[in-house]
Amino acid sequence: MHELTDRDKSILNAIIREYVETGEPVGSRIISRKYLYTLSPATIRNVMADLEEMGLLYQPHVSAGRIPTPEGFRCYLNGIMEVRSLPRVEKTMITRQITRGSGDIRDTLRRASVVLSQISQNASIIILPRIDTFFFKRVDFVRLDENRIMVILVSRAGMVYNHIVQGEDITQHKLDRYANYLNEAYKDLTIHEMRDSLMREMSSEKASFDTLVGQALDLGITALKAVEETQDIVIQGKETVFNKPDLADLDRLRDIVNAFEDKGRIVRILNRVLEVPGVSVLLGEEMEHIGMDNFSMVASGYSRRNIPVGSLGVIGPMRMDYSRVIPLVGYMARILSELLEDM
Amino acid sequence: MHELTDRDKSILNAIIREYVETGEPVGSRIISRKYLYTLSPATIRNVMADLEEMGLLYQPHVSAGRIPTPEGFRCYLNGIMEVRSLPRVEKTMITRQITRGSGDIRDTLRRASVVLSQISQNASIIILPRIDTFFFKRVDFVRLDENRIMVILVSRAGMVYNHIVQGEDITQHKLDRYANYLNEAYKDLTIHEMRDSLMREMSSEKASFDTLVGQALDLGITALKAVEETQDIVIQGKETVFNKPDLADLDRLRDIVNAFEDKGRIVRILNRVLEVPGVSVLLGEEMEHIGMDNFSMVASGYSRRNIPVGSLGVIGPMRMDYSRVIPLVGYMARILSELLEDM
DNA sequence: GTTAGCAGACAAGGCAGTTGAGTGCTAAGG
DNA sequence: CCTTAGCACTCAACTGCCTTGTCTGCTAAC
Repeated sequence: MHELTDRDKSILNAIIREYVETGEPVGSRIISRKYLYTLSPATIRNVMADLEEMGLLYQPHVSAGRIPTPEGFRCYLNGIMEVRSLPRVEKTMITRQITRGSGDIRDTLRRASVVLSQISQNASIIILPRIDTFFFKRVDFVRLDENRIMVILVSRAGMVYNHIVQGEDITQHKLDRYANYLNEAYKDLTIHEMRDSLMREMSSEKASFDTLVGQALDLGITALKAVEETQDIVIQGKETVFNKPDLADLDRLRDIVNAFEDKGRIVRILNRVLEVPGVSVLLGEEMEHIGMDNFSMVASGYSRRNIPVGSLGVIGPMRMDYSRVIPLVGYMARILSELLEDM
Repeated sequence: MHELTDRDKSILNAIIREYVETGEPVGSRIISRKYLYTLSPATIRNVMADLEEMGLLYQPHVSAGRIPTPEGFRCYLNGIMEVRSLPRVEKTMITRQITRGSGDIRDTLRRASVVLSQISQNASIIILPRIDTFFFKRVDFVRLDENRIMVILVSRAGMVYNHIVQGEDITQHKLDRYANYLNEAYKDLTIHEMRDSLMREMSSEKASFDTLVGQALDLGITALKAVEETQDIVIQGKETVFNKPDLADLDRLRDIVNAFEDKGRIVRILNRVLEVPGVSVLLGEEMEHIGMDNFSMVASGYSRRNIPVGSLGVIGPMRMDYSRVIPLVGYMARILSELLEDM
């Protein structure tokens, strides 16, 4: 397979731009008239035939125009597309929405998700940081009844996690002392570090399980184990996607609705993005996996102190205006990372 | 308009049962053959014409069978339908699922919702009790930074509510003392009562705003105000509805998807059910309100110690098997009420 | 009051013809 | 050698027409 010539590229570019706008198969004439009037339709047809052979375009049927394949989009993304910078209006819109409100981090991220969806006109997804990536602020144990203890964990950023532990009966007074001990002893660690530290100390302290410290450690470990499994996710603006003309087919609409319901899959795919620096675009097979053929996702991890803690993305039909959405997602990831920096 | 004769009723009954089963307009012949073979189709046609005149049936077009109108269903529900009792299997299924798990009430209600949806083969909705209907167990104040204090409220049943309050800088030590005071002073009240009590005491204590008690009261009131606005809702099994053949029309499917997204409306309509004793069935205009024409909702409030605290329901196409779903919803409401009794 | 029979309505499905958009190929022109 | 005009061909989508099957309303007879 040859490299693409400049002319090939400009034609592919035009086709994709037209397709993104209309959603219809695009023919040679329109390209000639609307984009590249120095070239005749016939010439463009020849190039199109080449591009099709390379697998970048396809025809839904022989007498129709061409539609870019996932490979076509991929190729467009890798070099042809020119990324616009994010308009000032949108930047201010983002910062305003994010800095509003009470400072509850779940709330902030929910608002971020709303903005992301509004600007991109697609659905947006944010995976919240797992609480164990945050700094430990405080733990509380509350005795609910003879065999249930509630553990409440607060991070410095104001994220709360609570969990009920089944166990033996311990008086509230003792529980308070355990909590006090942990609160003093594990200041300024992340919750993850705290857990490691607890484990270490536990094994060295093993003999003295009956001491206050030993029991506090035990309860702390039980509580933190449960933390690891929870993963919170926010999806906003599904309806913008459902209402797009792309889903004019009943079964496809059903598929997409169902795919959104099954959050686990989306989380899994977003988690893979976490480690990749910068903005990733997932399309083609990667999306078919989760039952969303012809859809794509623009996603990025965000981090605190350069450690990735969560990810966010925009999901919509493959014909998305990537030149707008990519910088949007990138900017949002940066802003959130900055926001988390000092938490 | 006359009363319905027994024969009218049995014909309406047959039409509704047939329609619930097939979803298609039902003609006179089928009724004659399958349900009431002592009557000829012609006779049934005559009765059907009468029922149509009364507004209980309608024809989608002149040469089609009849479909029950919302009024037809209403009429069926008020006297014709015979409510079956809930099969033993389903009862045990419900209790097993509900008594499983950690005892976290949110979790329990989520599982209840899943069961409700599975058995009814429709979407289910549960509005969680507002936390202020629960018994106060404990409050905690955590100083996050100079101007943010986190309030954590725990109910005796193990429901947690947290909220960030913006305010002046108070040391953690003082906050602990405030919390201790409140925890001691307001034992064994519901959170709602606690709030009233705080207010009363506040106005009598007005002068001494600088005292520990005064400040504790102030913080408590601020925190409890925010509680009032939150309303938690769980929806499960939307996909069972989306996949029903009733939604063979693209626009209708879109409408329903959108209606589910807009939870506020559903909450509002469910809240109206709260005060009504027993199981209510909403159909017709009440559902059109929330963009769900041709759908209906079987709902019931549930209570603790005879005070209604939340509601639950099943949403699906109007052609629902009410004789199964109504006892199901009723049973579930009773079980949840019992469960809450001792919390 | 009930029923048989008949005419009329109409959605749904199959079929043929038309239209229009778009292609591939070929041969001529720069 | 690249580009382009022209032409034949393909095919989806639309249209109108016809047939079929179902169901009704009406009327006259039982």
